[in-house]
Parts: sequence; structure tokens; C-alpha cells
Amino acid sequence: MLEKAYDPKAVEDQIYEMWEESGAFKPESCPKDGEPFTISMPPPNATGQLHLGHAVMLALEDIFIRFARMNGKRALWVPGTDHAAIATENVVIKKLKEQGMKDPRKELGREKLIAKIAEFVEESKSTIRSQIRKMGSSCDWSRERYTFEPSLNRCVNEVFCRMKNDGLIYRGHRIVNWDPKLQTTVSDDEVVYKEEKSAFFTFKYGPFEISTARPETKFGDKYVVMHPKDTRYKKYKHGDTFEAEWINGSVRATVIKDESVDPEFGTGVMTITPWHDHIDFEIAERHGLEKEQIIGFDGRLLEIAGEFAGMTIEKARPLIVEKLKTKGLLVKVDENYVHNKAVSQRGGGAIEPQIKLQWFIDVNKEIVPWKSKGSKKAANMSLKQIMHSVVHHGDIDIIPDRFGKTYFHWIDNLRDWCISRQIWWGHRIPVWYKGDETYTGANAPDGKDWRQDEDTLDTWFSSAMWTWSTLVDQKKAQDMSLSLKEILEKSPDFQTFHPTAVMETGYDILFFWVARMILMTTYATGQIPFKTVYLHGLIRTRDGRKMSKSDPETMIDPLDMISKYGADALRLSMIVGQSAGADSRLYEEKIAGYRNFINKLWNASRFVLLQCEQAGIDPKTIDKLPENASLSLADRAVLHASECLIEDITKNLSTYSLSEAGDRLYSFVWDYFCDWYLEFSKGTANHAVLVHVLRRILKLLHPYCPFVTEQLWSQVKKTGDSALISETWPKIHAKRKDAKAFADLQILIDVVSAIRKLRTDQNVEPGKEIMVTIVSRGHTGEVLESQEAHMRRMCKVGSLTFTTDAVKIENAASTFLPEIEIHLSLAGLFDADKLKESLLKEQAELTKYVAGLESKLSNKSFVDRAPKALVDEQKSKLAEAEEKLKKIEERMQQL
RNA sequence: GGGCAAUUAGCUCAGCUGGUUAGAGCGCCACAUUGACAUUGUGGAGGUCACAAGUUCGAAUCUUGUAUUGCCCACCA
Repeated sequence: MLEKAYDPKAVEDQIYEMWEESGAFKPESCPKDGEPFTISMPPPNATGQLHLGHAVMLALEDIFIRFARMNGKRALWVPGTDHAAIATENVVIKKLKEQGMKDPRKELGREKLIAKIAEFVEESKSTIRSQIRKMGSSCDWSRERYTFEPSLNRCVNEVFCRMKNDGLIYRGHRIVNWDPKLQTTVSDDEVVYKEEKSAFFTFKYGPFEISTARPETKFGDKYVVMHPKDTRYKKYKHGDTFEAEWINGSVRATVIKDESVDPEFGTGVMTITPWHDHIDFEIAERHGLEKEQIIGFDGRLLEIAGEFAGMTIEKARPLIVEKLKTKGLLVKVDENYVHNKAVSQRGGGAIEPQIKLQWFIDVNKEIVPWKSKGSKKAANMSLKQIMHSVVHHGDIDIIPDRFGKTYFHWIDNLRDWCISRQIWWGHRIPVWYKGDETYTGANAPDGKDWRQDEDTLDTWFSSAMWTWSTLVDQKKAQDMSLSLKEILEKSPDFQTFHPTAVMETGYDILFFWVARMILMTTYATGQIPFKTVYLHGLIRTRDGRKMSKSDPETMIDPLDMISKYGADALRLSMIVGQSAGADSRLYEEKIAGYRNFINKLWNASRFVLLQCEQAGIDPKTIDKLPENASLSLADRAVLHASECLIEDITKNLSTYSLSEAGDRLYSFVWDYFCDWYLEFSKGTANHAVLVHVLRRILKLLHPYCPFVTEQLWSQVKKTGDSALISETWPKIHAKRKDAKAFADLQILIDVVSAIRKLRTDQNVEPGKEIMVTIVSRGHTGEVLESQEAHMRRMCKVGSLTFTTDAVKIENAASTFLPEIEIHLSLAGLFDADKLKESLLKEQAELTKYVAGLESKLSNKSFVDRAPKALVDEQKSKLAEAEEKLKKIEERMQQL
């Protein structure tokens, strides 16, 4: 027999092991003719700890995959980890510094540092793996991949080379986001802006006044730019030159007219620093102006700064201002100027735009042949256009769809993607140099002195291939005689399981990752990476704040919660009540609430088993259900309800409405199955129905709470049935539907509730037996009479009298339902005042209700225009209410 | 500056294309408890659905505006 309370700790690990050993996670265990259904797990960073973001992702994907598996699909969930280039290198360098190394990059050199990082990653990976298991994730570990393993590296190199040959990857001097702290470039998406108050200076510059928050960049400024239509500066012509006294002496400056200048801002005139500002760079490009580097890659001023050369910006800024002031060039200072400072998302340091020789992906070159399903014909498109097309034409659905708009907006503003990074941990750029010669390929060409490009690729370059690079055959991927196309053709997994079914991830990486997977996969394979994108929101604290590592009070550690409440409870707490794309709040009481639910399910099952045991029946022998005709009212009603339940849950899960389905299951189990059906079953249990319905519940609930359902399944499954994970999804039996029985039982439930309320109103002592007289006619009367035993037990009623005639009532509390009068006799206990009070209250409510209905029904427009069924319904409701009101009035008179 | 969303009970949230007297969980109050379950049961209190106008026979639901909050994008030198 089961323990009194469910103890997740005692069973979860064992069950997981059992699943894994049984091979149930592999698609090979699914029916051979099943439709493939694939999910690529967004690979957690190999360095990290499992956090709530991962937990919610794992829970959602596991539900999708288990549902698909139980529905006979060949379900494959590919797990893996990401080498997370910058993030990982940072973590390891930080650790090495803590261990006393001053500059690990210099001290170790490239080879050794990479080895150190690799070593560290291997350790962390096993932590992540075990944490993923703790969540109950049914992913195929035999297919686990890593973004930095040889087969993926091959894919990266192949795609890079092809893109370069197609002219989609180019190398050029462009302005990029330089992170002086991490000593690397970062992409536009890796720059975040922080509001900052800083001094805003206005200086004299020749005949003009110019303003800046960054005087330290101004050494080389020799262009003043203004709007061509600005009348204040009409007398200056484009190309005019003038002498201006400046920081280190006089400079010769040129007037430039450009429409990008806002005449309303400041003086309407600005000087430009093309080397260190995106906008200035564009202006300079437009007019063919000279560009000069002012700040070095180490963040210090260069020779051009004269006496300030070698200083950091922080140090130089006040000195430069001071110097300009003594020269009489400082006009004013606004100390309260608020501007957005560009900061590195990874390193947290300031971003310094720089011009640098870097590798880029051209997103505007229209040379890739593509045809969306929804579009008429194939055309040569740019990567940008393909990204737009597949979502626009519905090849890919985004849930929730409002993110489609955000996605399009992002694409419209997309610039060429800088893919090179000056770090060591990552896929090295497969380009080789020797003198003026360049060679593109994974390996150096024959001959001496070929040097490989020092840079590595943006980590998202390789993760962008995740859905398919994880499916290539690893051996074939090492065969250098094959092209990428041939490798794909000879990879059975790729042929079977790609495109994947659904990509489930946080909306915060829609641009970073989802968009880039679409870009890379359509280009490299000619296929979309996934059919559906399901985006989940951020998990926040109870008061809506972001959980952050720096504030441990607010952090909820999923592993703590699992050991405290079980993985099932955690999963439910993150899924039920949350909708796609919306942030949600999580706190411990919520998880505890779902733990209670799991325990409720446990005990309900325990009750069922106990009933079987007492009757000497082995639940495992229970197979077929008896015919409907031989079942009790409650049995038929619960079977009907369970048919409806299957319908709803199946529909909701098929449309990714997980919260609705979870909520429905929760209230079915607790409010219907436990509170009513099991109560009815006490004394007159039908073991076949009990076990049958419980089995269904376990199946339907399994995707949500895999552990507890699997454990209970082992107790109630039919001999010969497999583990629940591999069971088939329940089918609907139309024959078992019996809406009439369901409605009849509802009458009974209403009566029982009404009697309970009377008891409470009258303060009837617990355990005290009471007498009840029920007046009802026709079918209702028959139903009630047939359920006498149940009613007596559930209401703790001593004697129950049924009659079809009105009765004379004295010393009784009364209440009225449609077609039913209930009188509760309480010799010596009857409190007329209390009854009066509650009748008065009910009368008042009812009067209001009746008045509302009457005015509605006397409204001609309503009667004419509203659907007839609605009008009839309201009419009968009115009649019912009026009758009830009459009865209450009569009863009041008697008192 | 541009865009997207949210505003319903003390708290966290449902409420689908307009139609019963607006729901749930937690919390609160009262009562119960050897019974599958105190990780429980029964009953209850608590909401003019942010505000205003409009469309409609009828609005939490549709339209417009206002306020507040949150997020994303751009970034003004």
C-alpha cells in the first residue's frame, strides 16, 4: 500500500533512471510509422547553473514532447549545451584571476587558455546534465550535442566558406561596438543602454557653438555639420573652411550640410567624430570625409591628444574641459543632462565604437533562391527578405502572434551582422593568410607560413545552426570528401527529424537566436528550422521584479524547490496560470499549492487502491468496464465528465494552450473526482470505474507531472501495460457520454450543498443527526429518491423523507431550489431568527435579480433582436426565480 | 522619439469571437476533524472589472480618448 503522503525525493531519481534505461526517450521506441516530432532544446550555457528560465523551458518542452510521444508520434527531443563564447571565456578568466593570475591570456597563451576553458566546461556540463534530469526532461541523451564539438565545427566551417564564396560574408573596415574591457567587438544586440546623468558642455568652435557630453573624443574634429535648411547658418556654404582655436592649437575646419542634424537640438551645429560614433561614421561615409582614431583599443587616448595621450577617458575628461575653459572656449555646462550610455551586456563596461577590420554577414544581398510555401514563386532573396517571408507567409508561426510584429520591426532595422570576435574560446574563423594571399577553408592550404585568422565567431553563429547541425551524422561530418549538402543527405536523423516541430524559448532571445536560426538554416539547408515558435516570458518575483543573482533574497533556485516540493509541483507552478509570451510571478506558496495538489492526487489513488484491497480486487486485473446500463448515476456521470475532459485536454494541448489544460485537470481532479465522485463512492464503490477513471487522469496528467503519475501508474496499470511514459493517449468513447446522468448528478450535488448550508446557517452541532424532508416531483424526485443512501451519508442526515406533496412545516429551516423544497427539522434547535435572516437576504437578492430579468424581458428591442434561445432561457429563469420567491414569501409568512 | 502590452477580490491571475447574479488559487473569518488526504473538509466575507465618452436592446469584453505601470526598438551630437 502507498504511504500516507507522496514523497517525491524517494521516487523521482529512480523513475528517471527507469525511463532512461528503458529507451523511452528515444524515437526508436515510438511506432515506426509515427509522424516525426522534434524539439531542439535551447542549449544552456555550458558554464551555468540551472535557473528558473531553464526550468520553465524544460517543463514546457517536456509537456510538448510527452504529449506527442503518447500520441504515437516519433518524438525526439535533442538536448545539448552551448559553449557560450564570451560568457564562458569571461567566467574562466575571472576564476583564474581569483586564483592569482594577473592576465591569464598573456600568461597562458591561446592553446593553454583554451585547454583550461575546455576542462572547466566538461565539469560544468555534467552539472547541467544532472539538473536537466532533475526536472524530468525526457530528452534523448544518446543524441546530446555541444555547440563546440567536431561535427558542429564542420558545419560552421562549411557554412562560413559557402557564405564567403557567395559573397554573403565579407571583411571590411566598419564601425563596430568595441568592448575595451573584454577586448572584443560585440554585436548590436549585445549592447544595452543605461540612462546616465552627465555634464553636457557647450564650447566655442570657430564662429559656432557646439555641444558635447564627450569632449575627449573631440581632438580630431575638423568638420562642423548643420542642417541644410537651418536659416541661422545660411551664410555658411557646404565646403566652406575656417580656422578654429581648439584644444591643442588651431585647426582648419570644414562646413558640412547634412539632413541628419536636428536643428532643434542644442545650437543645431555639431562637430563629428567618425571613428567613434555610428551616426558620425555614416555622415562621414556620405560625404567622403576623413576619419581619425582618437581612442585606442585599450581605452586610452592616442598621440593625437598631445599632452593627454595615454590617459584614460575618465582621467582626461576634466583636464580637457579645464584647458578649454582657460582658453575661454567653454560657453556653458549643463550638469543635469541625461543621456543613454552604451554598455556591454556581457562585460558591463562602456562600449566604445571603433572602426575595425571585421567580418560581417551581408543581410541585403539578394542572391539566395527561396520560395515560401505561401508565396507564388521562388526568387533570389536577401537573408533579410527570407527571414521576413517565412513568417509573413506562415511557414513559421509565432506564438503569441503579437511577437510577429516585433520580429518584423527588428528585421526592418537590421544591419549587417558583425560575426568576428577577438576572443579565443569559439569557432575560429576558417580563413588563412600568407603575405597578400588569402585562403578560405577549414584547414590550411599546402605550403608553409599560412596563418589562420586570429578571430573567433560570434557564439550565435554556431547556435544559429542548432536545429540541424545537431542532426547531422557525426561520422559523415568528419569525411572531408563530402560537401555539406552530401553530409545532410547522408544523415538519417536530419532527413527524418528536420525541420523541427516547435522551438520553445524565451522572448528575450527572439532576435539573438530565433531570427538567426531562421537566417542560417534557410540559407544552409533550404529548410525552415521549425514550424512553430513558442515564446515564454520571464519569471519574476512576487512583486514583479526581475530575479537577480546580486539579490539572493529574490532568487528562487529550482533545485531547492525540487528537493522541497518535487519536480512535478515546480512544473505545475510554472505552467498553470501563465500565458505564452507574458512574464509571470513565482513564489514559494504557489509551488506549495501545487505540491498539495500532487498529494491530493496521491491520496485519491490511495483511496482507490484501498477500496480495491478491501473488496479483494487486484486493480491490475481490471480491464473492461461494465455496460452503462448497469452503472450507478455517479458512475455514469463521472464517465461522461472524463470523456469531456479528454476532449478538452487534447484540444488544448494540440494548440499549445498549456495553462488552460493544466487548470482544467486541476479542477477536475480536485473539485469533481475527489470532492464528489470519491465521496459518492464511499460505501458503494464501483471498482472498475474508479480504476478506469483514475488511469485516464494519470494519462492526461502525465505530461505535466510525469513523476507522480508514473509512480501511481505502476500501481493501477493493467497487467502487461507498459510504463506510463510509453502509453497511448486516451481515446474518446462516444458511447460513454451520458449528459443526462451528468445533469442528474448535478441536481443531487445542488441538494447536498443546500442541506449543508442549512446546517451551517442553523449552527447544527457536528455529528448531530437531523431530519430532512424533500418535496419534489417527477424526474427530479425519482433521481433524488434513488440516491437516498448517498445523501444521508454526505449530509449526515438521520432520516430523509421524500414526498411529492406540499407539506406543513413547523420548526424547520427551509430552502428552495428549482422544483425542490428542502425542509430541515430540528426539534429543540430551530432558530427562527436565523432562518428569517437568511431568507430575507435571499429574498432581497432574488428580488433584485427578478427585477433585472423583468426589465430585460420587457425591453422590446431585446426580445426582438436577441437570439431566441437566449430569450427563452431568460424567460424560464425568470419563472423559476419567481416561483422560488413565492415560496420564500410563503415561508416567511409562516414564521 | 517609435512600437508592444497590461490595469478585474488584500495578493497572484482566469474570463475565447459582447448575452445567467463576474470566477479560481493563496490569504482572511467561522465551523469540523481517529474515516484516502491538516499537504484536509464544509460554509462565509470580500470586486461600481483604472477613468471618461461612444457603439449596442445589452459592454469586464468592441471603438476612441485619458491616467498609471511594464517591456522592446532607436538614440540627439
